[in-house]
Amino acid sequence: MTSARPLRADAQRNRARVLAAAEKVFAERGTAASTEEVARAAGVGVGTVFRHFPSKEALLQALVVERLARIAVDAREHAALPDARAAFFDFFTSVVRGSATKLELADALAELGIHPNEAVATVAEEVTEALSALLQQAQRAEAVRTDIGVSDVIALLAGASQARRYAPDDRPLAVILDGLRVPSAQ
Amino acid sequence: MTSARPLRADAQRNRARVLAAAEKVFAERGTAASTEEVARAAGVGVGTVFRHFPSKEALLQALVVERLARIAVDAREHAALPDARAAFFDFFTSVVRGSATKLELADALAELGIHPNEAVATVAEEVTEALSALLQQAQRAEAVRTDIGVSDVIALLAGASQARRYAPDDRPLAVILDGLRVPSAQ
Amino acid sequence: MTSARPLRADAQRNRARVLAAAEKVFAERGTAASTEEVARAAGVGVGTVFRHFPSKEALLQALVVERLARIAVDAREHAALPDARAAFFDFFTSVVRGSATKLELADALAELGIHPNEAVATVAEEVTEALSALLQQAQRAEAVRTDIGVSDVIALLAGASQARRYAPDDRPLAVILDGLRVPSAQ
Amino acid sequence: MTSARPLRADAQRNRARVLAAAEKVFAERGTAASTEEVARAAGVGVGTVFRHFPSKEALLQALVVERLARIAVDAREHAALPDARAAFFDFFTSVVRGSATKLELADALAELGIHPNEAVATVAEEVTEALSALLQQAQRAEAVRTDIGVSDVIALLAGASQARRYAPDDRPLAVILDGLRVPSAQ
DNA sequence: CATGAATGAGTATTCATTCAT
DNA sequence: CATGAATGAATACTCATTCAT
Repeated sequence: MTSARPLRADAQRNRARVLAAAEKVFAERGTAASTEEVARAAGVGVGTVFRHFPSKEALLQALVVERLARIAVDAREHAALPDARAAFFDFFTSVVRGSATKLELADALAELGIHPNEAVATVAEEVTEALSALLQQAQRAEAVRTDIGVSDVIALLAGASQARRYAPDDRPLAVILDGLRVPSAQ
Repeated sequence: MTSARPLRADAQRNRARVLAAAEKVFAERGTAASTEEVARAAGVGVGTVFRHFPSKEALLQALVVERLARIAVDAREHAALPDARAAFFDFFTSVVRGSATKLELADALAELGIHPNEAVATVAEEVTEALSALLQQAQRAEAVRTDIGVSDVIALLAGASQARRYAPDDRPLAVILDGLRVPSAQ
Repeated sequence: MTSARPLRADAQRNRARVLAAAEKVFAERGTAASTEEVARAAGVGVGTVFRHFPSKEALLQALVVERLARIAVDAREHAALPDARAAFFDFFTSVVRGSATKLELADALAELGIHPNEAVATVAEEVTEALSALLQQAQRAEAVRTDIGVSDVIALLAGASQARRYAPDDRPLAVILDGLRVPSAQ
Repeated sequence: MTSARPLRADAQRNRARVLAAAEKVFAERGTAASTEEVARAAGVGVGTVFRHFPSKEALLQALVVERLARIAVDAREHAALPDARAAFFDFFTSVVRGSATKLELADALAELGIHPNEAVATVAEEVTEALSALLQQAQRAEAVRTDIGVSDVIALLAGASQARRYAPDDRPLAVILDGLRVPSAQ
């Protein structure tokens, strides 16, 4: 996921620990938290963090990539389900619910349009593709209104995740899901 | 000899210039932008910024208060309109559209539940009250679904504003507005 | 005391108020206290402080001059007393006791050797002269040991004042006074 | 993974260099001298100063602790000498003479009663104890007057050190030492 | 490879001093 | 003359990044 070296087992483990620690620390104290703090949370020295991620920005991007990659997988899995309607809405719900505890999806998605980093661009495309399939199936099944596209769904995913910060229950999400349905298909 | 003097005319003007510059700078470069930069944009020295706002946090809060105050006024004005349905949806739309150019509403609204600052708490209450009236009127007019409350509307305002960052057109907003309507009242 | 202008009555009063406030503020919070604070304590604007004393250093020096001037007067008055022994020891005691509440004499005297300011140099000379008379009389009266000079007395005044900061009673002072007496003249 | 590691050799050396540089700089230009200047004098970056001493105050305290620790050692060593009289007076003299070149003892001793810092409190106690032994031995040997206690000796040490700033010879010291002797024991 | 000490540019904040009101 | 707002240099402290151990 970085380049081509196989990476020794312990190095691989350290990379994962740093990533996990970073997610936790940045989620709890914001992305302004220091690299030192991430290192401490991971139980390694700062040097190790910088060995795996050449800069703080790279670390942040790796986090985004990881998140998006999971979303892409999730989208693909849902796209393979028989019920297109349920597939779409379940996917949407799971992404929004999942974003609550982690580094805000909003921030993660924000990177999409801001930093044209190769790795990020790649997963972004994967997400877009998988989501596109999912959306089109649902639209074809007349489960989702046809006047919106993938970018709108992404925007709404970000919006719904953000809404969750203010009202951590499912009502705002329900409103958005209802707005997405085909009018007649109540 | 201190307290709440009316503030000299030029001081008043500088305060406003700083506030405007801060809004612009923080919106463009994020709240991590330096105070120095805000001062430069306002055409004053750093000292002046700190004379008006004793800390960067105070400046940020002043910005939030200003934004929320405008929203409260907007809500009150709309609540006075005869058509309760249009009043609610126009208000929602205007807030979301207005937040695009300014410091993200999301960040502003975020303060609502986070910083127990007196001034912020006061406007927050004003917003809540005005919005409550607006919402209830719309619900009584059967224009807005009745299973949501003020806090949900606030969350959705934040969400819709956030969505706008990813898709700057009106489609995500339209989806949310549709989700808010009374199902049968399409 | 500045140059030659007679200074209007209210200006004169302001000058005195600033000086008094400065003494209090600097004594309580150290000479690092801000000019703003001095102005506030004096009930005037900063501008007024700077009108009377062109710089913070000038204000500090004026304070020293005032202090030393009082000491010089005190010395002269004591030198005029009939009992040379009592005159010297009473003077020493009064200076040391008096320094406790005010801006440390030590700091005031410190300026003596550091900033060759004309006004300071003048009073310093006055102090030296008056003290010289007082000392010589006491030495002639065999009340004070003859192996010390004026500069030693000044040093001991500073030392005794400093000692008072650690043990605010009269014992350290008594020790020093005893050390100053003519051995046989216990 | 943190706490009391022995500190790498070079780190240890840097810590000492910073401490030495700070002593010199603060003695020469006052404690208002900037940390930047201390760093420059030590030949390290500012960051290094702050890595070893988290704040300027901590640096100052470390200096005081160091100074007091040396005094405590000195006191203990003298207390072990056979001639109680010489022990006391030699100690007093050596402390006062030693304080001249270094950061004023007065400032160091000032910390004794002012900052409730644990490290400082600890050495302060050590100094007090060692000094107490030294003083009592001298008093039992009828070399020092019995109407004074440890706190008076500390005050006089501070006073004598301060006096040295005005008259850098030994006369003020001699006066104080004479004042400390048992009257009949001239 | 991992560690954490060193670096120094960058940031918020203070304060003496000036000057328009 | 008095006022206090404006100024900007100065300072303590932080943090991403580098590199000797």
